[in-house]
Amino acid sequence: MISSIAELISDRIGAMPAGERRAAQTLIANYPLTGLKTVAEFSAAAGVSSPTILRFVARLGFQNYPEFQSALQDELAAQLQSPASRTLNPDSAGSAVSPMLEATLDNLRETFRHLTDKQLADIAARLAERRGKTFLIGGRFTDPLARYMAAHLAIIQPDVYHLSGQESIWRDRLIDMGKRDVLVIFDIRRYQESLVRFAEKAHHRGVQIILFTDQWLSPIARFARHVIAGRTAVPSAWDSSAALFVVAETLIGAVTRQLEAAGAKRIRDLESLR
Amino acid sequence: MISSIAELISDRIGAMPAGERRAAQTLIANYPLTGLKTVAEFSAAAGVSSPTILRFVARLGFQNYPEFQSALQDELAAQLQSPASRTLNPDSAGSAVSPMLEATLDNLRETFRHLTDKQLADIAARLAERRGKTFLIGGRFTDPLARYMAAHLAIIQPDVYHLSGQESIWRDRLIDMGKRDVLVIFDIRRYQESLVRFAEKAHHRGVQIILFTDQWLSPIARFARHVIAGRTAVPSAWDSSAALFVVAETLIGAVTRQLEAAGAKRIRDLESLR
DNA sequence: CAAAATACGTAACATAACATACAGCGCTCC
DNA sequence: GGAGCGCTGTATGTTATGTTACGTATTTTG
Repeated sequence: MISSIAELISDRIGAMPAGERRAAQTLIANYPLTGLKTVAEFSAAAGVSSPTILRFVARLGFQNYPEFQSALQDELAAQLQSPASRTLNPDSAGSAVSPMLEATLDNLRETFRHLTDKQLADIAARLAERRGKTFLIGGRFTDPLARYMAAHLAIIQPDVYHLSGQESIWRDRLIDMGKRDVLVIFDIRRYQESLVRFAEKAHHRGVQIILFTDQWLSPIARFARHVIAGRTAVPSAWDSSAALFVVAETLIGAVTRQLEAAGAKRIRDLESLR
Repeated sequence: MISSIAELISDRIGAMPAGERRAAQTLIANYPLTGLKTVAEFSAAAGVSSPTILRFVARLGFQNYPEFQSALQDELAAQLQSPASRTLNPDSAGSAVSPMLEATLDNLRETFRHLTDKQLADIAARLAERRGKTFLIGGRFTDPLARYMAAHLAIIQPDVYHLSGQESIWRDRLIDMGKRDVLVIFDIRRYQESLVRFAEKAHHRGVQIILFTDQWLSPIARFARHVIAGRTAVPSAWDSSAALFVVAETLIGAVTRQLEAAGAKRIRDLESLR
């Protein structure tokens, strides 16, 4: 059963030629606004010709373009009148994606509920004060999060390093680390032995550790100065890192704000290097 | 200070002649839909003549009717993109982290609202059918997402490769790619020239491209078989990849489910390798 | 009460929007 | 490798939309 035009499109998008598919994707990308504009504007936005738009509309079963627009408007009217339906596809209850998304949203809310502003502010302050270097590392599945955070932090301040490659490589870099430095570690179940060893050694050298982990806390928490515990449970065989990802982004944002003055200059300098 | 056209109208409705006032009331009554229709329909709905509508629009300060409609559309676009989510976490008002988190939650909801089950199922099916190889690559900030997805996919199926290192390196790997293969690309603003070139070449070799991008669509959309447009706007200097991250996780989940039978054996084999 | 000014609608016009015919191109399937 | 089919864009035609001019009705003011 198809109720909205958006569904209709994604139902038939598979059976469309390339040009019409581009039209469909452009429309879905910011639905339904593109469809309310003129054919010429629509075609320009999609990068195809006007007839392709009209053929696309015809394929959806509309007699002509105005009829298509009227349908979009009717849909919009219904949506605007019942604000409750704006939250999510109301009919997507019981759908396949819904449980995953719902679980993730719950995880986010729960994670941030246990996270005070002060905690985040403290950590951000620690990351922003540039007395020493910042190292980041993660486990098998969480290392991409470390990379992501490193990529952003490296833009607004110097001396940010992601530890990659084999264990022996980053173990050797311990020699560069001291009590002025910060080590950000991502570690969720199953906790990695190698990371625990690394954290312990770094801790003994006086490095301040900021740990991103799950709600059961990696053993590294024992050595960490700051611990962020994210919810990871989703209806799936593996754990979700989405909550930790969002916390990481939030921290990046906070650090950016704190370094705004210094950071702005740095970003300008970076731009001029291209 | 007047921000919306609705305010503008109620501000000046007192100084309007009878006919224009009827036009104003009709528009406000089901705002902004009537204003998106044609002058003739608007005038019929208000029970006045077309020129009255045009005079009404002119009195609001617009040069002509299309300009007025564009303004309404822009307003609508802004509204649709950031659904007022204040209602959700009522107790977190005034908190420092709140704006970031709220924006992220909005982005998630909006992203999935434009994403149907069928789309996701199609993409998951394509990723799960193992006719060829799967390659993943991302841009400056999104490459970690590609790595994350690669790490998970590689567990449940063979022939999953993340393309890392310098451009010349992955460019050379094009030689291994053919029409049975899938290329997953992450690219958000600012879109990377090198990725576009790479995508184009891969496309010409017949590789099926799955693109993760933002709502403004990377130019790669032109070559992509499937496009996932995530919302990236957050109150910050940079863009958020959280929505794309969650979509990636959702896809991983869907692929896992589809490969459950084959995957379970593979996971057992992996375990025994440790 | 009269006269002027303002507002409103009818009708004709110009413009730009949608629709269609056609030709070139690429693709697939023999 | 060749023939056929299907998709796409250019160019042209046609519709209908927005716009303007003008005459009539209505209200306001002296």
